[in-house]
Amino acid sequence: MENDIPLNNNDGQGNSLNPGNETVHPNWLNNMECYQDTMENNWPLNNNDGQGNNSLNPGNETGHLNWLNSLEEYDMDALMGADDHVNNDQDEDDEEHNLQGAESSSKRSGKRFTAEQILGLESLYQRCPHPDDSTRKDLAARIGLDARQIKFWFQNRRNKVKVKAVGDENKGIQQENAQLQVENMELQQKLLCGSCRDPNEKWHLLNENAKLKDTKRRAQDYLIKLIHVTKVPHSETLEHLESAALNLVPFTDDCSTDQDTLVSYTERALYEFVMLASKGEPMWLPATNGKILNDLEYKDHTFPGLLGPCPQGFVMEGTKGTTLVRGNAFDLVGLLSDVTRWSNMFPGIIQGVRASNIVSGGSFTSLDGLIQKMNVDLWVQAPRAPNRSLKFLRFSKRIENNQWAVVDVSMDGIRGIEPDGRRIGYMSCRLLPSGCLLQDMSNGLCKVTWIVHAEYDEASVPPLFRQFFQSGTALGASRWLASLQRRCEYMAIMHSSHSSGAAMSPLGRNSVLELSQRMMASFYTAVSKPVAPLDPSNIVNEWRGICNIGTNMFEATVRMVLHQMNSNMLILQEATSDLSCSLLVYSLIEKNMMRAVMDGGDNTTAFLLPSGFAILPDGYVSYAAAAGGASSSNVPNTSQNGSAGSLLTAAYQALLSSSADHAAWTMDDAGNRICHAISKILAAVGADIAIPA
DNA sequence: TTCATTTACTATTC
DNA sequence: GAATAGTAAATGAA
Repeated sequence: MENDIPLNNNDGQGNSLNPGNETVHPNWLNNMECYQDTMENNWPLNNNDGQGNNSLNPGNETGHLNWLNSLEEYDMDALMGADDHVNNDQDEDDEEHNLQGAESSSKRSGKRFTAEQILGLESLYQRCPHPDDSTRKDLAARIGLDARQIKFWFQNRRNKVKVKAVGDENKGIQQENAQLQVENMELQQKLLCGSCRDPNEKWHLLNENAKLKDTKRRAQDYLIKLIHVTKVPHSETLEHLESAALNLVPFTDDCSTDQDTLVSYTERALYEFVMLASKGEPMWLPATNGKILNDLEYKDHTFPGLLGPCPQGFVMEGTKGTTLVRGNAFDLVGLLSDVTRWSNMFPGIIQGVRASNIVSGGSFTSLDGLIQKMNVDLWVQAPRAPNRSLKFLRFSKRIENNQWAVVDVSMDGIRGIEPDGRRIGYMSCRLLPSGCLLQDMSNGLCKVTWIVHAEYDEASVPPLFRQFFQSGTALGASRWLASLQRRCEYMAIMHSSHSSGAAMSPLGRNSVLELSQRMMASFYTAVSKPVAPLDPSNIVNEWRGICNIGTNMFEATVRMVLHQMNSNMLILQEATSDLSCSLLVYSLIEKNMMRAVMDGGDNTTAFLLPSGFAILPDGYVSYAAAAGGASSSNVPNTSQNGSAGSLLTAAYQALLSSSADHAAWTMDDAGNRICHAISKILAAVGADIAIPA
């Protein structure tokens, strides 16, 4: 027993529980509780009688008696004797407050029970918290206490258990309460973020909600139409599908659309655009010039899409690129929203703006939320490549403090064909949500993410140029970005106060730059306007050749040089090259005129007749690059010989003499010069020639 | 009689 | 030695 119950334990303060001590240390009481299980296992009162009868069955009166009998077996008399001995000193000190005396009249004894007494009380309590009167009397007699004391002790003991249970319960409730308070605070913070702190987040959620509702509606409509299609004769199926696609297009040509529908439509376009801009692989697959849209992945995410399914015979072109340019997002949005400045910004891409008007004004200096209707033609520097005619809505929107989006989306789908019929050399095209995302950086630069996502009639594109367009090389994101970057550098130079050299003032430098811009614009017109199919008998108004040569593009460079021809004439030359296009353009100019321009004089009177070369990648990729990319329906193909090539356009312009003979000679001479130049280029790169029929 | 509460007192901690 | 915790006993309501 001494080994199992800490009766002899010393508490470290001299209060050991040996019979020499008169009181029970509270810590010892705690230890008593801790050792309760030990007591139950080792205290012989708890013993089973070996016949399946627990002698201490709770609530069993006989059990109590058995327990008392067992207690007797453990020499309680000896214990009491020892206890008497324990209390001897106390008794001597204060006889009238003798705790053990059954006749104590004092309300308070001031004494505590001995360890043995508490042991007996505790053991009985474990088995029977509510002993009857006789049991209490028996126990009282055994351990030398009054029956009334036993009653009080049990009363206090039960209360103690209850208080402890209540305390434990309170602790649990308090913990739960603390946890709920933490959760509550977190929820409140989230609520604040959504409703008060960040209005953009609220706008995003509302927009997403509207988009999801609309997607559901459109999907249901489309499914109904598909079900209907399956019920009509086969000959009508294609017509029905086209009709269904047309019906999904939100606007008619007259654009008589109410403002709410217009805003809702452009916001859905913005949502799709932002979604595409924020996605990486597998939505966008790596390509030589940025990223190419994974058609399958796109359809998985957006089916049936804002404009409905891709019309039959149309192919999809989707490209994305990112670059850093000088300037800030707000200024760039201003440039992109101003039709004149925008078209001047991309002279190599924009042939012209046929019509534009604001259909919904914006706020925040009229840019945020501005919606414009645009009707434009795009071109590439290859006369036999078809130009692109587009009608679309341009939506400018501030997304965050330092982030803007300018989104273009066709408003009339495949009805972009001119009312007077399809123009020669122009492709039918519709623009899915495209445009650019502009984000201010901390270093004075602006991060621009550009997306071009279009569907066009493949039949309107000659086979030689199909990969050129579908890869995005012709009018994809990389071309827009390269032009934007060049234009931003150009504007930075124009606004710089530094002189480019000792011989030229900033005023003169800017005047020369403007002159060069005019020359380039003239060259673009010369080499980019679509022409009728090549007619050998007509080759005298046309000194153009298209060659497929093997070469690689260079990093973007822009330079202009002046060559002295003779005492009266100079050659103004601009060479520019980036991943999307390389140009070498030159023009004769009178020496005196050039000097006047360099001195800051008027450049608009200078006569320019530029000639030069335009070299564009053909859109194919080499075997090595193709093998590295993931599979997709619109990943660039390799060319027949397995290597990437370029499209070369050479243009030569000269004034003809009024003399017919001399004019013929001039043409022959020019033709020879062109052919000679092309031959030398082909020889230099060891390329095969493929002149289109 | 029990339970909840209070009172008086002791032991421990700082 | 004051503050605090624990214990034995008392009180009053149910």
